[in-house]
Amino acid sequence: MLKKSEAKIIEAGFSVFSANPTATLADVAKEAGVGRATLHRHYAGREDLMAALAMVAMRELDDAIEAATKDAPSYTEALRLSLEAIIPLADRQMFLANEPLDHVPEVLEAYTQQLEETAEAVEAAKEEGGFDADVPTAWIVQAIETLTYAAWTVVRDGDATPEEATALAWRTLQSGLTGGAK
Amino acid sequence: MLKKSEAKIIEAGFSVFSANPTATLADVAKEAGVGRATLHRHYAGREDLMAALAMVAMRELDDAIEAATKDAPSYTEALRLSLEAIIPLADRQMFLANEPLDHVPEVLEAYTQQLEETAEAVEAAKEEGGFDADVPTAWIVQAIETLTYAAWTVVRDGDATPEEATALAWRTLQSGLTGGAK
DNA sequence: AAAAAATGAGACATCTATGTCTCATGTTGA
DNA sequence: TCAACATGAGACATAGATGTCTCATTTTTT
Repeated sequence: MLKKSEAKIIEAGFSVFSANPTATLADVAKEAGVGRATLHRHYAGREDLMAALAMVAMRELDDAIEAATKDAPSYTEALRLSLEAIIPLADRQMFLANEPLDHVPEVLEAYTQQLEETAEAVEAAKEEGGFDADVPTAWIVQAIETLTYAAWTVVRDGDATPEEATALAWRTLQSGLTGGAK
Repeated sequence: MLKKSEAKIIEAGFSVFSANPTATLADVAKEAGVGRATLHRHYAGREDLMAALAMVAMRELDDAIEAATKDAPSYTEALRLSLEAIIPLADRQMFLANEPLDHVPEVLEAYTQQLEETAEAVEAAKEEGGFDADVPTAWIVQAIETLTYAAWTVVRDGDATPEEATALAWRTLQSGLTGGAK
């Protein structure tokens, strides 16, 4: 469980780094309403803070997906619901995608596990007929990730509502964008 | 036309920044076999160098697309050929995607124009029946971009050849990944 | 060959983010 | 209430990247 100051710092981190990925630790401390020294007391440096943010982010993702897919009637539908559930979180987390976190074993392990879980869900969906079994799972996972990113960007740019973007991404994934597909 | 030193610096920039986006200007100068002062004589600072790299990258993209689509029988096929042509360039250019270049009007304008050209190509493909006219062009453009990125990543990770990745990305875009689609 | 231009190497100053430390103040819990 | 603990503010030191300048040397041009 996070202490009071830690919670404020983490929240400020999401907010500040989302607006500016190269923001200073001083910026984060200020936004958190906390002294710079206090930030250092809880997180040794930038890397530690980023790693902590990543761990929180992944937990948030896990929770959101868990909640969204609780009553899913199928693995395929669960993947669609997951995609939908992720969009609202993307705004505060997307900056982490461009951070070099490979050096932190804890983060790397958690990330790898999340990818594996997605891969397993895709495999299960394949067996249901939700995806073509001849298409490599690695590609489907990658396509899901990048189309989620695409959905987030169009929402961010005001070109679509989260619902519209989710629908477009899912349609693309399932049946493509050729005329006639539905 | 680029002078001798400039060409070496630009090439080193692509190489060094691809490997490490936070590399130093000193690193670039060293890789270019050029003095640090010389680099500064041609490019005032990091931003200038990045902007120059971006301009070169976009010209390379333009040229590659131009060459690849010269004899394309349709706008739709031209888009597929473009996607294929971009993959080999992605390795050296992808780092630019995470650089904040919005502040350089020249770059911003060129980038905007490239997006517009893609949008026009998509509109034309729509009229051919290559894409569903009911799907927003903005989404199709975004989907093309992100699936191109996805294709690059699987190639980079050794999970597919460029040809395989291109085929998967194009299939996804056209008919999705549901079983039965071809 | 002579003049002009470009370069390399290095010294130098600067700036900024970072990390550490201290001490007075405030907060919490026993 | 009192003691243990956390915090804020600021001073301080450091490290790394950046930008500038000089001067001898090399390269290019005329």
